[in-house]
Order: sequence, then structure tokens, then C-alpha cells
Amino acid sequence: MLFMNDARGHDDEPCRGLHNDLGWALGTVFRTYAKAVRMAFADLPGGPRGYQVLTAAGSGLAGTQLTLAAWLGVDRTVMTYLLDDLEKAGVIERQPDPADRRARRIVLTPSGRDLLGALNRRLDEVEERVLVALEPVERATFRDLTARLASHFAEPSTDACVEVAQAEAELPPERPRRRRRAPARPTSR
Amino acid sequence: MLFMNDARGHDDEPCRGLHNDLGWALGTVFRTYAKAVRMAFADLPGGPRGYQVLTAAGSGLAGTQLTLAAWLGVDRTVMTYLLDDLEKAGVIERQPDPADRRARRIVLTPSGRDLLGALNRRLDEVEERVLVALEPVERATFRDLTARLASHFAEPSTDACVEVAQAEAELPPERPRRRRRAPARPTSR
DNA sequence: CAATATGAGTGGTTAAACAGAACATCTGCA
DNA sequence: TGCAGATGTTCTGTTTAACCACTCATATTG
Repeated sequence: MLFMNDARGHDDEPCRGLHNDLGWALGTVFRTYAKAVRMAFADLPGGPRGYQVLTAAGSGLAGTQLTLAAWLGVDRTVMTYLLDDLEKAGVIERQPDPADRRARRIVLTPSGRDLLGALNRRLDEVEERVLVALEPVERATFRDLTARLASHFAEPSTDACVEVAQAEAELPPERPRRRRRAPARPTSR
Repeated sequence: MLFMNDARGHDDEPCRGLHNDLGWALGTVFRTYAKAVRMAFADLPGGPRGYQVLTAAGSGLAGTQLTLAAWLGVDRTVMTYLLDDLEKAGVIERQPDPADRRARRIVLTPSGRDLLGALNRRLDEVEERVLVALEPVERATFRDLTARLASHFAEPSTDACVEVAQAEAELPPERPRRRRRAPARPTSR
């Protein structure tokens, strides 16, 4: 077993390399996956997020646009443009919610349903390629563990955001966050 | 076992929900992790990426800035500002490479080494919180699988970019990518 | 010694994220 | 009933960060 040291080495040993870094690994996997899916869904208006909207709409459990946006981790204002594009492409429809005239219900059109089936087939191939480094059993395990982690964060009952936000209270200092270095340009080196 | 259907259902069944979606799960986990680490490293100039630079520099296997940028998945021009900030903070130094006067070697300063130790301790707590939904054994498994996936993509020998890029050849169509809907504003509803 | 490639830095452009307000509607309460 | 506040959606403007083309210095190759 390679990385079973949860407390990864001793504190006075800062030389561990990036291979042990969960953050680097997660970022690399996510970036690679996102890039592959982005290319596979290049013809879909919203790209990968458009697919996720379609999936949510197809499952019928897409609530308001607000909850959908929170579910997908995007800003609510972004959801407006995303749905605009998808509606313009004719794959979804904004239907007025009979119970709340403010809200809209996102539903799949027939052509959107067909498209979603094709996209699912594409996605299977892409994921197959991304997970090629793992054995079939390991792929299932990876899917299971990732899904369980995500579900834990997404469920409002556990309210995982609070847990994570605890770190915020521990470290309130300000970050200046400047950009664009001073226009000085020594050119000498 | 929850998600062991690699070919996730039948193609004519587009209603699966997002919980089965690896993309959604990966994105949610990555977003949560990134947010937690971003808060924990708010006082570090580059945030999480600054930490990764420090880790790479501490492990001594930080090659040129270019390879480091590719390793971290950022643009090379971004690396310039990132290193500027870290150097200004006094945690790293750009030393001229004796073998190649164009390149610079990124090395940790003593204070940077101390800081990295403290950051590692912080990171352990944060990751503990993020992985709280899994049993200890499962956490190790998740780390292992993620690291193996990432290593497979990062190693230039396997050249995983080529594998993923195959999808590009399959789908060359152009994506218009407009933004900002037309200024029309019916206001009528 | 030319010709080309590579590492680093700079400036400008552009797209995505973000915050705020406007508007319509719903809910709770007196 | 009527009012005060909350919520859902959209629009506008601002800020942030990624991206592209170019320059400069140095290596490498023939």
C-alpha cells in the first residue's frame, strides 16, 4: 500500500513530493476528466454543465433554478445564460411552476431526451478512457467512494459546509490579492 | 454496492439522476476540497497553488518553471506572478540554474521550509475534515486510487494526453461560444 | 556561425465569476 | 386584509483570472 499514512510523515519533514499530495492528485484527475468531457461535449451549448442540467432535468428532480445552480456549484446568474442556450438549442424548456409563479420548472423536450441518451453513450466511452489506469473492480470502488464523499457534502442534512467552514474561523487574516506586478521593467539580469 | 454498473443502465434510459454521475461527484468533491484548502491557505500568497509550489520546491524535484507549471496545470505566464509573490514573501528563491542560464531553479528558503511544515500540519486537519465521510481504510483507498489515476496522467511515458485527445479527433465541430444575451429586454411577462 | 528551439517575462485581450439591484411573487403575521 | 420580509429570476456592471502573441536571452543543432 502506497499512501496509507494518513498523517503523511513527520511534521519536520517537509520534503514529500507532490505524488503524496491528495490535492495535486485530485486536481490532476479532475482537470483531465473535465478536459476530456469538455471535448466530448463541445457541441453541446453548455458543455459538461449543460449535460448535467440535462441529466437533472431528465431525472425530474430538478427543483428551482436556484437549487439546481447550487447543486451544480455555479452562480445563479450563470444558470440563466446556461438555460438560455439550452432552451435556444431546443433540448429543454422553462415551464412555469403551477405552485409558484416565480419559479420555473426545467423539463426535457423530446429531442433533449434523445440527445441525453446519445450523450450518455459518449460519456461512457470517455470515462472508460479516463479510468483506464484502474482495474474494473477499482473503478467501481473509485466511483463508489467519490459518490459517497460528494453525497455527504451535497446533503443539506449533514450540512457539510459548516464543517468545512470551521477552517474559516481559525484563519480570518486578510489576503491582499494584488495582481499585475508593478510596471517596472528592469530588463537587466 | 451502489454504482457498480460501469455501463450505467441502458441507453434508452436517460433518467439516472446526478448521484450516479461521476462528473458531478468528482466536481463536487474537488470543489469542496479546493474551497476548504483555499480557506486554510488564505494567508499564503498563492493559496493552494502556492503550497504546491512549496511542496515541489521542498522535494527538490522542481525542474524548470515551465515543467512546474505543466505539472500544476497552470499557464506558464501565471507561474511568473505566482513565483513573484512567493519570492516577495521570502519563502522561495529563484536561483540561476548553473547548467542552463535561461532557466531558474526554485528552492525553498529556511523560512519557507518552516512554513511548509506548518502548512502540512494544517492540511492534515483539512483533509481529515473533507474525508470524514469515509472510514479510515477507505480514505487510504481513495488516496491510493486517486494518486494512481493522477500519476498515470502525469507520467509522460504513458502520454495519457494522447489517449484523452483521441476524443478530440472524433468531434472536431466548432463551438460558437457566445456570451451576453442580446440586449433585448421584453420585461413583459 | 547561422538557424532554430526553448525558458522566462511582458502587455493586452477576453471570457468567466461575482456582487448588486430591479422586479415579481410568495409567506408569515398582526 | 394589508404589510413586511423572504425568495426566484433576470439584468447590469465590475473584478478576477486564463489565454495569446510578442520580446529577450540563451542552448542546441547542423
